Amino acid sequence: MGGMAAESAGKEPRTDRGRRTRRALLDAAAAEFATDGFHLASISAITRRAGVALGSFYTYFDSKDAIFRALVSDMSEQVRDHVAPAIRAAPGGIARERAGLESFLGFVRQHKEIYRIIDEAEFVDPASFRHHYATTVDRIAHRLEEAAARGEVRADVEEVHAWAIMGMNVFLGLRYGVWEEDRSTADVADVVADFLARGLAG
Amino acid sequence: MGGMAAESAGKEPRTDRGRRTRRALLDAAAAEFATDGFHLASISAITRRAGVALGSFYTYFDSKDAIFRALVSDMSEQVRDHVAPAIRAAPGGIARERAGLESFLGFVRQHKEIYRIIDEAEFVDPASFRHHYATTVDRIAHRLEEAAARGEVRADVEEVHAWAIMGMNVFLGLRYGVWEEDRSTADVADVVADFLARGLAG
Amino acid sequence: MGGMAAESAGKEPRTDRGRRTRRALLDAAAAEFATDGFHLASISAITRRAGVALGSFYTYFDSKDAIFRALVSDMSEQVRDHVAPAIRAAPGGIARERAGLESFLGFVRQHKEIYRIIDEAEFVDPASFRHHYATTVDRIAHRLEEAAARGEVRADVEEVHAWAIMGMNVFLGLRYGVWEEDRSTADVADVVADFLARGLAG
Amino acid sequence: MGGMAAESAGKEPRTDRGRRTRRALLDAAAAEFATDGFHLASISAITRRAGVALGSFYTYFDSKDAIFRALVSDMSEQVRDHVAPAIRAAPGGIARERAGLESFLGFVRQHKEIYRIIDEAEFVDPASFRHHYATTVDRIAHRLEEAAARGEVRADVEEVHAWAIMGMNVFLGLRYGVWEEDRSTADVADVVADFLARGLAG
DNA sequence: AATGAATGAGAGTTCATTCAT
DNA sequence: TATGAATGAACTCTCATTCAT
Repeated sequence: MGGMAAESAGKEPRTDRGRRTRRALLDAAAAEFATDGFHLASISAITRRAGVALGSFYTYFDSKDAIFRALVSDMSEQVRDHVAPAIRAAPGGIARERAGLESFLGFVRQHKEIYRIIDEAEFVDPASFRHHYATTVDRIAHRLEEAAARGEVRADVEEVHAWAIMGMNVFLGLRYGVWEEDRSTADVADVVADFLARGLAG
Repeated sequence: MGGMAAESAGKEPRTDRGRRTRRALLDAAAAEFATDGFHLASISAITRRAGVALGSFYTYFDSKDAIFRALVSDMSEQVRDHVAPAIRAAPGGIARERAGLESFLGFVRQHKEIYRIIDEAEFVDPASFRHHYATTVDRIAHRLEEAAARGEVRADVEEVHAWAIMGMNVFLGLRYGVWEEDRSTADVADVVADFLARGLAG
Repeated sequence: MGGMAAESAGKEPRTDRGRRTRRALLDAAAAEFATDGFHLASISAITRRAGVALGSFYTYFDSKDAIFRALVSDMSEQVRDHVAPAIRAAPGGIARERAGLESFLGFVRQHKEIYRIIDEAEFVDPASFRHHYATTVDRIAHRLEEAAARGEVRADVEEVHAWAIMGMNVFLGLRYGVWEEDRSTADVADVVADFLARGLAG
Repeated sequence: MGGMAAESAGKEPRTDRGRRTRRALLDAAAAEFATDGFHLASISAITRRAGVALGSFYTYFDSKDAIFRALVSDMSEQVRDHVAPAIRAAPGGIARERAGLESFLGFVRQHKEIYRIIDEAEFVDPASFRHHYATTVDRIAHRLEEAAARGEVRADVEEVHAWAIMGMNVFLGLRYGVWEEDRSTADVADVVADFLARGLAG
């Protein structure tokens, strides 16, 4: 989930006022894209929500695509920054995957818009969509290898397991994070941890 | 991946010529939506590809939304009809999940457009998007309950496991069905079956 | 002044109604471009004048540039078609140049917009601008060579004379055709013919 | 090519720094207008090229139109100042016209942008366009009258001849000054002088 | 049942000009 | 005098939908 979009040249604000305006536009865009999706969201709706004039949009972004990419990059970084410390704090092996999932569920509940934005990237900016999931899987696979090396999980863990785990996490986030909150995050994480512990036992 | 309401799918043709035209429009729409996504695909591109006049579109469908819904319904039914027999033919328990995944991977490789179409439903027709995944999970959960009743898997299987399995399947389909075919479907299904067998052992 | 713009594909009207609409747009565009120039003339003003909806413009032309090129081509052909018979009817030598100028002055008085449209091509479509003048000069040079071969003018006529004659004609058209009509076309043509006769005498 | 009203040319700078900034803006504008034409050239491109802030433009010019008029005036004066001494140095009659043309061709080769700027005035500021050519013709006509009075050319020279000569010069400048330099200025001027000498012989 | 011209609301984007600092 | 952010009207172009034939 790394930042993939280089900022377009000559659009960086040079004053404080400029930085405030740019931030307001990004926040407004997140809200509009989440509600309406990329194509239905209009720049004029974004600027209206941000409280700036239509033309001011182009002081900070080259196009509708550009602000979308900036946003995907923004959100990717936010998830990673939220989840990473929880994982590091866990002792190792399955505990790390459990911590990652629980932390992810917590993040999703506070940022329900993330699904619509990342998913829409599949259509608006396929490269960043693939990159987002590819790096996420890489991190999972890396952790599994380390755990295997320490004998905490079976030695034959491989890429298929990493994709399976990511898929689980994404859909559990959708179901128990975005759609309904009828189970606690700890509860869901416990069930999965138990499942993983057996499935990956050495 | 359940079928949407059939009555909303358009105006039923009365003649053979009409049925051919309607089918041509659906096929053209599948191709256009897969390539460009819902919003970028235009009715005129669909009719051009189908080889009919622009105005004829409205003889068969009420709107762009309507043909999209008809298409999602179409594809949902196709997957189900492809996967269901494979599952029924499997002896039971984990073997059924294995058969379902392998069959699904095979279908996806021949219908790579399915991801873009179903995913876009999240934005175009959220109800059908939720319905699609909800019914899929229901079927998985139902099979798990039966397997538990027969003592083939642990007794405490529950909804969380069903969502986890669906998430795995969806992302494995994306990775090993759509993006790359560097592993055989049997191979991927074996890894997952082994993983499930341990994770869900009684 | 040859037709230089190939018609864009798929925009040719297929019905009579379509042909009428296309013609109305071309006429309206000639009027608007003459009054306001290319950049100030707006497509909405053109369609308003033509009495059709804004969107109908794009049924017949791909862009503002496209209708402009179609128009330059149209006008180039009109001048040529108007002037050519007058020249052919003249006995030869200087008489042909005299007939060409007089006929040109007559045309210009009825199509004062031609100057603004051809001149603006320098900015909008430089290739057609150069082509317009290059072919005009070619025709003059060709006539001079023939006249020289027949001994009607001096043997050393050359390209410089052709450019000089075209320049004269263009500016006399501007002054005595577009700006003011205080001299008869015959009168102006007589003065020039006498001047040429001496200047090019064998 | 007469000077426009000086007072409309902008706000006179009071300091040296101001004068330098104003000059930089004029030079940048000449380059931008020549490349893109009036409407496509933007104030922000001009200020960027001049190396000053966008807002500073309005310290020196009231509008985009204003700087354009200042520029036309500037260029008109430059041509006149370049050509006039060459004409004065010539002995009289046809020699003066020859000197005027050769000097003009030389100027044009070093200032190819002059055509695009003066020609565009037809659309941006028609008054200055007419004024430019009217005064040029006046000077030619005046010289012809003097030459006639001295018996150097025929007695019946008149306005039509003056317009013809100006037209010749303008197009010869375009062809042998701007578009290609495949003939020396002296060569072209010689051909024309010979042509004029005969055409206007007393 | 089929055609394709017509419609017009609405989109993204540009840019001359203003203004607070 | 210089800066650059802010403004908003105006533009070109798209396209789902309607309708006369």
